[in-house]
Amino acid sequence: MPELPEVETVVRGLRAPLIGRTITGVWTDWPKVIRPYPPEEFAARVVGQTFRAINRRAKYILCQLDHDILAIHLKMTGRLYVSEAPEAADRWVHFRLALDNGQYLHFSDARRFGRVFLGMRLEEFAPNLGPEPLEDSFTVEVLRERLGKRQRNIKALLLDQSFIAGVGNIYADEALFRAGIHPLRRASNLTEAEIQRLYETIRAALAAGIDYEGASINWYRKPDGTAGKSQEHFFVYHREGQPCARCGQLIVKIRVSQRGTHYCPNCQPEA
DNA sequence: AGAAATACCCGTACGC
DNA sequence: TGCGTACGGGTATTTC
Repeated sequence: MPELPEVETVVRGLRAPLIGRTITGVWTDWPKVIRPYPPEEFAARVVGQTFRAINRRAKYILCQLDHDILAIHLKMTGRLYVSEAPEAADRWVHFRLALDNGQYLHFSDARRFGRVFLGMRLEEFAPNLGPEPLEDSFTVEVLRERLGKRQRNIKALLLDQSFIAGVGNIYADEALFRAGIHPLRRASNLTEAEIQRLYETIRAALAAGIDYEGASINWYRKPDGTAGKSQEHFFVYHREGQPCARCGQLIVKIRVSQRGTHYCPNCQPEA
Protein backbone atom coordinates (compact mmCIF):
# COMPACT_ATOMS: atom_id res chain seq x y z
CA MET A 1 0.00 0.00 0.00
CA PRO A 2 2.21 2.79 -1.24
CA GLU A 3 1.43 5.95 -3.18
CA LEU A 4 -0.03 9.11 -1.77
CA PRO A 5 -3.74 8.32 -2.26
CA GLU A 6 -3.53 5.14 -0.18
CA VAL A 7 -1.46 6.86 2.47
CA GLU A 8 -3.94 9.72 2.66
CA THR A 9 -6.78 7.22 3.04
CA VAL A 10 -4.96 5.47 5.87
CA VAL A 11 -4.27 8.75 7.66
CA ARG A 12 -7.94 9.70 7.61
CA GLY A 13 -8.98 6.26 8.84
CA LEU A 14 -6.54 6.23 11.74
CA ARG A 15 -7.55 9.52 13.33
CA ALA A 16 -10.71 8.28 15.04
CA PRO A 17 -9.24 5.13 16.62
CA LEU A 18 -5.90 6.68 17.61
CA ILE A 19 -6.25 10.29 18.66
CA GLY A 20 -6.41 10.53 22.45
CA ARG A 21 -5.07 6.99 22.92
CA THR A 22 -1.96 6.46 25.01
CA ILE A 23 0.73 3.93 24.09
CA THR A 24 1.20 1.22 26.71
CA GLY A 25 3.56 -1.19 24.98
CA VAL A 26 5.74 -1.95 21.95
CA TRP A 27 6.33 -5.29 20.23
CA THR A 28 8.41 -6.28 17.23
CA ASP A 29 9.95 -9.42 15.78
CA TRP A 30 12.00 -7.45 13.26
CA PRO A 31 14.12 -4.75 14.91
CA LYS A 32 15.11 -3.33 11.51
CA VAL A 33 11.66 -1.79 11.02
CA ILE A 34 12.45 0.68 13.82
CA ARG A 35 14.66 3.71 13.22
CA PRO A 36 16.92 4.98 14.57
CA TYR A 37 16.82 3.45 18.04
CA PRO A 38 17.00 -0.18 19.15
CA PRO A 39 13.60 -1.55 20.24
CA GLU A 40 14.21 -1.16 23.99
CA GLU A 41 15.16 2.48 23.68
CA PHE A 42 12.28 3.09 21.27
CA ALA A 43 9.83 1.52 23.73
CA ALA A 44 11.18 3.45 26.68
CA ARG A 45 10.61 6.63 24.74
CA VAL A 46 7.09 6.13 23.32
CA VAL A 47 5.33 4.31 26.14
CA GLY A 48 3.21 6.81 28.01
CA GLN A 49 2.90 9.24 25.11
CA THR A 50 -0.54 10.04 23.70
CA PHE A 51 -1.55 10.44 20.02
CA ARG A 52 -2.43 14.12 19.54
CA ALA A 53 -2.76 14.41 15.75
CA ILE A 54 -2.23 12.36 12.60
CA ASN A 55 -1.11 13.95 9.36
CA ARG A 56 0.76 13.22 6.18
CA ARG A 57 3.84 14.68 4.53
CA ALA A 58 4.90 13.14 1.23
CA LYS A 59 4.37 9.41 1.77
CA TYR A 60 5.12 9.56 5.49
CA ILE A 61 2.31 9.04 8.00
CA LEU A 62 3.03 11.42 10.87
CA CYS A 63 1.66 10.70 14.33
CA GLN A 64 2.15 13.67 16.63
CA LEU A 65 2.75 12.40 20.16
CA ASP A 66 3.26 14.48 23.28
CA HIS A 67 7.00 14.89 22.76
CA ASP A 68 7.87 13.06 19.57
CA ILE A 69 6.73 12.36 16.04
CA LEU A 70 6.06 8.71 15.24
CA ALA A 71 6.43 8.44 11.47
CA ILE A 72 5.63 5.44 9.31
CA HIS A 73 6.64 4.85 5.71
CA LEU A 74 4.70 1.97 4.12
CA LYS A 75 7.00 1.64 1.09
CA MET A 76 5.62 -0.98 -1.35
CA THR A 77 3.49 -3.33 0.73
CA GLY A 78 3.08 -1.85 4.21
CA ARG A 79 -0.27 -1.63 6.00
CA LEU A 80 -1.25 0.15 9.18
CA TYR A 81 -4.43 -0.60 11.05
CA VAL A 82 -6.04 -0.84 14.47
CA SER A 83 -7.70 -4.00 15.74
CA GLU A 84 -8.99 -5.47 18.95
CA ALA A 85 -6.55 -8.32 19.49
CA PRO A 86 -3.16 -9.37 18.13
CA GLU A 87 -4.71 -12.63 17.00
CA ALA A 88 -6.89 -10.65 14.59
CA ALA A 89 -3.80 -9.39 12.78
CA ASP A 90 -2.39 -10.91 9.61
CA ARG A 91 0.76 -13.01 9.34
CA TRP A 92 2.97 -10.15 8.14
CA VAL A 93 2.72 -7.93 11.22
CA HIS A 94 6.25 -7.10 12.37
CA PHE A 95 5.56 -4.16 14.65
CA ARG A 96 2.74 -3.43 17.06
CA LEU A 97 1.80 -0.79 19.61
CA ALA A 98 -0.50 -1.62 22.51
CA LEU A 99 -3.00 1.11 23.36
CA ASP A 100 -4.63 2.07 26.65
CA ASN A 101 -8.09 0.92 25.50
CA GLY A 102 -6.97 -2.64 24.84
CA GLN A 103 -6.66 -2.16 21.09
CA TYR A 104 -3.49 -2.47 19.01
CA LEU A 105 -1.94 -0.54 16.15
CA HIS A 106 -0.46 -3.09 13.75
CA PHE A 107 2.20 -2.45 11.14
CA SER A 108 2.13 -5.23 8.57
CA ASP A 109 4.55 -5.52 5.68
CA ALA A 110 5.04 -8.64 3.58
CA ARG A 111 8.19 -7.29 1.96
CA ARG A 112 9.59 -5.69 5.11
CA PHE A 113 10.64 -2.57 3.20
CA GLY A 114 8.62 -0.22 5.39
CA ARG A 115 10.03 1.62 8.39
CA VAL A 116 8.84 3.21 11.63
CA PHE A 117 10.69 6.33 12.72
CA LEU A 118 10.78 8.21 16.00
CA GLY A 119 12.12 11.71 16.37
CA MET A 120 11.39 15.27 17.32
CA ARG A 121 11.21 16.56 13.76
CA LEU A 122 10.45 15.13 10.34
CA GLU A 123 13.73 16.44 8.92
CA GLU A 124 15.64 14.00 11.11
CA PHE A 125 14.60 11.10 8.91
CA ALA A 126 13.19 12.76 5.79
CA PRO A 127 15.40 15.65 4.70
CA ASN A 128 15.08 17.29 1.27
CA LEU A 129 11.42 16.64 0.62
CA GLY A 130 10.01 18.67 -2.26
CA PRO A 131 6.76 20.67 -2.19
CA GLU A 132 3.35 19.09 -1.54
CA PRO A 133 1.49 19.10 -4.86
CA LEU A 134 -1.96 19.41 -3.27
CA GLU A 135 -1.11 22.38 -1.06
CA ASP A 136 -2.24 25.87 -2.10
CA SER A 137 1.39 26.97 -1.92
CA PHE A 138 2.21 24.67 -4.83
CA THR A 139 1.50 26.90 -7.82
CA VAL A 140 2.35 26.64 -11.47
CA GLU A 141 5.06 29.22 -10.81
CA VAL A 142 6.63 26.89 -8.27
CA LEU A 143 6.58 24.02 -10.74
CA ARG A 144 8.00 26.15 -13.55
CA GLU A 145 10.77 27.49 -11.34
CA ARG A 146 11.71 24.02 -10.10
CA LEU A 147 11.76 22.58 -13.63
CA GLY A 148 14.14 25.38 -14.53
CA LYS A 149 16.92 23.97 -16.63
CA ARG A 150 16.70 20.44 -15.32
CA GLN A 151 17.94 18.04 -17.98
CA ARG A 152 16.39 14.85 -16.62
CA ASN A 153 13.44 13.17 -18.28
CA ILE A 154 10.17 14.32 -16.78
CA LYS A 155 9.12 10.90 -15.46
CA ALA A 156 12.31 10.60 -13.40
CA LEU A 157 11.80 14.09 -11.99
CA LEU A 158 8.19 13.38 -10.99
CA LEU A 159 9.36 10.30 -9.08
CA ASP A 160 12.13 12.29 -7.34
CA GLN A 161 10.77 13.08 -3.86
CA SER A 162 13.10 16.04 -3.51
CA PHE A 163 11.65 17.56 -6.68
CA ILE A 164 8.00 17.05 -5.77
CA ALA A 165 6.80 15.04 -2.79
CA GLY A 166 4.33 12.18 -2.87
CA VAL A 167 4.06 11.38 -6.57
CA GLY A 168 4.65 7.67 -7.12
CA ASN A 169 4.86 5.47 -10.17
CA ILE A 170 1.15 5.14 -10.87
CA TYR A 171 0.22 8.81 -10.63
CA ALA A 172 3.34 9.95 -12.46
CA ASP A 173 2.20 7.90 -15.47
CA GLU A 174 -1.41 9.04 -15.08
CA ALA A 175 -0.48 12.73 -14.79
CA LEU A 176 1.78 12.57 -17.86
CA PHE A 177 -0.95 10.91 -19.90
CA ARG A 178 -3.53 13.49 -18.88
CA ALA A 179 -1.08 16.23 -19.84
CA GLY A 180 -0.19 14.61 -23.17
CA ILE A 181 3.52 14.54 -22.31
CA HIS A 182 5.84 11.66 -23.19
CA PRO A 183 7.61 10.29 -20.09
CA LEU A 184 11.05 10.67 -21.67
CA ARG A 185 10.68 14.36 -22.52
CA ARG A 186 13.47 16.52 -21.11
CA ALA A 187 12.12 18.70 -18.31
CA SER A 188 13.84 21.79 -19.67
CA ASN A 189 12.18 21.35 -23.07
CA LEU A 190 8.60 21.49 -21.82
CA THR A 191 6.60 24.36 -23.27
CA GLU A 192 4.74 26.84 -21.11
CA ALA A 193 1.46 25.21 -22.13
CA GLU A 194 2.78 21.76 -21.18
CA ILE A 195 3.97 22.99 -17.80
CA GLN A 196 0.56 24.50 -17.19
CA ARG A 197 -1.17 21.24 -18.14
CA LEU A 198 1.21 19.13 -16.08
CA TYR A 199 0.61 21.30 -13.04
CA GLU A 200 -3.12 20.69 -13.32
CA THR A 201 -2.86 16.97 -14.10
CA ILE A 202 -0.50 16.11 -11.25
CA ARG A 203 -3.07 17.51 -8.86
CA ALA A 204 -6.02 15.98 -10.72
CA ALA A 205 -4.47 12.50 -10.88
CA LEU A 206 -3.64 12.53 -7.17
CA ALA A 207 -7.03 13.91 -6.23
CA ALA A 208 -8.78 11.22 -8.27
CA GLY A 209 -6.73 8.53 -6.56
CA ILE A 210 -7.72 9.88 -3.15
CA ASP A 211 -11.38 10.05 -4.18
CA TYR A 212 -11.31 6.39 -5.15
CA GLU A 213 -9.50 5.50 -1.91
CA GLY A 214 -6.34 4.37 -3.58
CA ALA A 215 -5.58 1.49 -5.89
CA SER A 216 -5.80 -2.25 -5.24
CA ILE A 217 -3.86 -4.19 -7.81
CA ASN A 218 -2.41 -7.68 -7.51
CA TRP A 219 -2.41 -8.80 -3.92
CA TYR A 220 -3.02 -5.50 -2.21
CA ARG A 221 -6.23 -4.91 -0.28
CA LYS A 222 -7.07 -2.23 2.22
CA PRO A 223 -6.72 -3.27 5.87
CA ASP A 224 -10.48 -3.76 6.24
CA GLY A 225 -10.41 -6.25 3.37
CA THR A 226 -12.10 -3.96 0.89
CA ALA A 227 -10.36 -2.73 -2.22
CA GLY A 228 -9.67 0.80 -3.43
CA LYS A 229 -11.18 1.60 -6.81
CA SER A 230 -8.55 3.85 -8.31
CA GLN A 231 -7.24 1.13 -10.65
CA GLU A 232 -10.63 0.98 -12.37
CA HIS A 233 -10.04 4.55 -13.54
CA PHE A 234 -6.44 4.37 -14.74
CA PHE A 235 -5.83 5.71 -18.23
CA VAL A 236 -2.48 4.00 -18.74
CA TYR A 237 -1.09 2.33 -15.63
CA HIS A 238 -1.21 -1.47 -15.90
CA ARG A 239 -3.02 -1.10 -19.24
CA GLU A 240 -0.28 -2.07 -21.69
CA GLY A 241 -1.72 -3.57 -24.86
CA GLN A 242 -5.16 -2.11 -24.20
CA PRO A 243 -6.67 0.72 -26.24
CA CYS A 244 -6.19 4.31 -25.15
CA ALA A 245 -9.47 5.71 -23.81
CA ARG A 246 -8.89 8.89 -25.75
CA CYS A 247 -7.69 7.73 -29.20
CA GLY A 248 -7.84 3.93 -29.30
CA GLN A 249 -4.13 3.36 -29.92
CA LEU A 250 -2.61 0.59 -27.82
CA ILE A 251 -0.92 1.60 -24.58
CA VAL A 252 2.81 0.89 -24.50
CA LYS A 253 4.99 -0.10 -21.56
CA ILE A 254 8.67 0.79 -21.28
CA ARG A 255 11.17 1.10 -18.41
CA VAL A 256 12.21 4.51 -17.11
CA SER A 257 14.26 4.93 -13.93
CA GLN A 258 13.94 1.21 -13.20
CA ARG A 259 10.17 1.56 -13.16
CA GLY A 260 7.44 0.27 -15.42
CA THR A 261 6.23 3.26 -17.43
CA HIS A 262 3.00 3.34 -19.42
CA TYR A 263 1.93 5.82 -22.07
CA CYS A 264 -0.07 6.30 -25.25
CA PRO A 265 2.26 6.74 -28.24
CA ASN A 266 -0.35 8.85 -30.02
CA CYS A 267 -1.50 11.15 -27.20
CA GLN A 268 2.03 11.49 -25.77
CA PRO A 269 4.31 11.93 -28.78
CA GLU A 270 8.09 11.87 -28.43
CA ALA A 271 9.92 15.18 -28.33
C1' DA B 1 32.34 20.01 -9.35
C1' DG B 2 27.87 18.70 -9.84
C1' DA B 3 24.01 16.71 -12.19
C1' DA B 4 22.29 12.79 -14.19
C1' DA B 5 22.21 8.00 -15.31
C1' DT B 6 22.89 3.34 -13.87
C1' DA B 7 23.30 -0.54 -10.84
C1' DC B 8 22.20 -2.78 -6.91
C1' DC B 9 20.04 -3.61 -2.68
C1' DC B 10 16.35 -4.74 0.48
C1' DG B 11 12.21 -9.77 1.92
C1' DT B 12 8.43 -11.60 -0.11
C1' DA B 13 4.20 -12.85 -2.82
C1' DC B 14 2.26 -13.72 -6.87
C1' DG B 15 1.26 -15.08 -11.78
C1' DC B 16 2.86 -17.49 -15.56
C1' DT C 1 10.12 -25.50 -9.61
C1' DG C 2 11.78 -21.45 -11.39
C1' DC C 3 11.66 -16.78 -13.09
C1' DG C 4 10.26 -12.15 -13.77
C1' DT C 5 7.92 -8.51 -11.69
C1' DA C 6 5.99 -5.42 -8.07
C1' DC C 7 2.24 1.31 -6.11
C1' DG C 8 9.73 2.85 -2.94
C1' DG C 9 13.75 4.80 -2.34
C1' DG C 10 18.55 4.79 -0.33
C1' DT C 11 23.46 4.29 -1.47
C1' DA C 12 27.34 3.59 -4.48
C1' DT C 13 29.35 3.93 -8.85
C1' DT C 14 29.83 5.59 -13.46
C1' DT C 15 29.01 8.83 -17.02
C1' DC C 16 28.20 13.29 -18.91
